[in-house]
Amino acid sequence: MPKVGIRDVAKLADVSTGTVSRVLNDHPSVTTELRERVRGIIKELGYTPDPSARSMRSKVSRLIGIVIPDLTNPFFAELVQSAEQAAANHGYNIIVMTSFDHAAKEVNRIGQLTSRKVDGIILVPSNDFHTITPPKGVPIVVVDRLMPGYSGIAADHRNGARVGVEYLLKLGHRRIGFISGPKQSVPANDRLRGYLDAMEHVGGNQQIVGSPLIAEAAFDYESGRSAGNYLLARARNERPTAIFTSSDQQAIGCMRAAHDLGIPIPAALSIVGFDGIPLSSMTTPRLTTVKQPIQKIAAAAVAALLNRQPTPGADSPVLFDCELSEGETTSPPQPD
Amino acid sequence: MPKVGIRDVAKLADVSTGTVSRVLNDHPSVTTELRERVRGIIKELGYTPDPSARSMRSKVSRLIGIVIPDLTNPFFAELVQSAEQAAANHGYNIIVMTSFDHAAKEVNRIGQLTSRKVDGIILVPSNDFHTITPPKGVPIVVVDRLMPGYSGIAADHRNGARVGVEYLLKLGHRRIGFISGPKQSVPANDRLRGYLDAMEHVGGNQQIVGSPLIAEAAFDYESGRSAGNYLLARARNERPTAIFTSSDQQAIGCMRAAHDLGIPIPAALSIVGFDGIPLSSMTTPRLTTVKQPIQKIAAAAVAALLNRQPTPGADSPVLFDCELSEGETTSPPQPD
DNA sequence: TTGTACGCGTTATCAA
DNA sequence: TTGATAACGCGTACAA
Repeated sequence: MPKVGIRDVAKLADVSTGTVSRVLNDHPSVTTELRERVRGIIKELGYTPDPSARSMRSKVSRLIGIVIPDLTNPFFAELVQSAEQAAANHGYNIIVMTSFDHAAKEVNRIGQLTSRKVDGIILVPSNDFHTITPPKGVPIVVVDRLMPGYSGIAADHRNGARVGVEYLLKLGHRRIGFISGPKQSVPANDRLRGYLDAMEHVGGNQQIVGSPLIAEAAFDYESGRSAGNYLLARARNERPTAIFTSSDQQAIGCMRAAHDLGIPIPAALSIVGFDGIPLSSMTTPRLTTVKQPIQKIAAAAVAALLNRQPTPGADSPVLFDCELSEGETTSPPQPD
Repeated sequence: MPKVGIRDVAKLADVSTGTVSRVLNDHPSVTTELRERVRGIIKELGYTPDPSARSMRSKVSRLIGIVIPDLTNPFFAELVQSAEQAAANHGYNIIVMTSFDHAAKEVNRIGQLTSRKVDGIILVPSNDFHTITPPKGVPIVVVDRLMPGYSGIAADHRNGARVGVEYLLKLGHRRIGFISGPKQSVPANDRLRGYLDAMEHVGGNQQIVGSPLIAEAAFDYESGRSAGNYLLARARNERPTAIFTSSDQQAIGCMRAAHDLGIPIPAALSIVGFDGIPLSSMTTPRLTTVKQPIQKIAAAAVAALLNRQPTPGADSPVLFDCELSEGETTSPPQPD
């Protein structure tokens, strides 16, 4: 059985291939009646246009590439899933690639995507992103970890952190510890600034900066745990009554540290996470966290690529508000 | 600047386009010397072949589609990531799609992939898979949830469950509870059978089947929690001293149930999970679990698609062994 | 509004 | 081993 092509449709409908093509692409200059008939034949024959041939002529692949550091990270997984949804709504599909936070691999992936002539690339850059050479013809939008010179879309990490810390302040906490992300990370620094914003507003930051209320760590569970140990292993009236972390995984690690030290949560220690991954609602007790609007971010990224706006946010990234999700790891502080 | 095509390379190298094409595709019948020269020109001009044109002629897209129920599920996320790695090793890329366990959406996704002329499809079928019509020209390999009539690749769930339960038996447990997966799920039933295999071997199964040692549940956290409550809410000498669950998420939910009932783990209750997702090493205490060889499964799926073996496992699926990962949620039982 | 014919960039066939 | 050239399947000026 030879594959059915546009010619077969044309022949059976007794029209030219041009007309069939115009029907396919919803070109206005086709009689409604004729259009219907051709559509009928198309369905009857089960004809689907060959995407390669199509793409070759139209220079459009209806493919979007997305490069992330690690799909095992629930935040990125949800990002990819949301992007896939958004893309599908526009007839686009997604090619995923993992960079493992390795700059060389990342460059390689972007190169692959470029030569595949995808219509756009969504990139969550690796932490040592500076080595990246921007691809020539393909529009690229950077997500989450903003890079100067590219249009960027992300959550408003700074403001989100501020909101989270202010929530703790409102509960009555004053000695609020902070577990930061790695200092090369752009969003990590934004969150740190948000924490400082909120703390300065209350008490002046001279006791804060460089003080043992701040611990630097990677975003993962284990780092959160050891950072938590560092912050909590002191006399009760010196250790923080609350800790704001830079990721949910850190928060969970920190919960374990507290648990191991015999510090009850939230009675003697409040903890707030960041991200709002599904895992955050699976802990005991359920984690209070600052939730990123992942779906909005993904949808905006896809939209930016498809609209091909003239680099709208090359210097002014688009930020989306985070939202506080109240769990069971926060309560007013106990008196010392 | 007009894009550089194969003709430009040919002209500059003073050869025919045919030769350039042969160099590109590593066709053996080209002088080593000539091959080198052409390669030089290619690099000099920064030429990359147009994948659309290429695919149109060769009927090969170097694209593999993967359809999974839910990328938020860490197991599937790791599966996709592993598949991407394996595919990349062969010069292939991955298009991901989510079916949300919805048969209609699944059919639609498969249709999209088929008309995109991907070279193969990796499918984790939705639970009501029976409505699927097999695509015509595209080879498809079913993973994890095996379907009769398709070549399938999966972990040996039955044997894995048996190994997990035997581990508990060896520790001395006898009243071993089981939280199953949904009964429409193929792997869930396999795990149940593995559990029964091990239990029958020890004590005969008449007290087991249909007894309150088995609880049916979905694979998620919340279901695991309520199933755990069901199994544990009885007198100490009647409730199980160990519970084998069908997923890590169930196990974690079950841990919470035990915690809420004041049952210490592993002192008064041992728990074993299934899957070996990253999350399993992040709990307190760290979960003992039966780990699926996800990378092997993914690599095998990709290989099966690329080798286009003559439907090797249409009736005999390829199974990979699971491995017990010992954590801190298991210990010998306390006397009643 | 519809049909005709050419070209997109590559690979495969066949002849040299 | 290499070169010339015909497809591949579709979109689109241009003509009718």
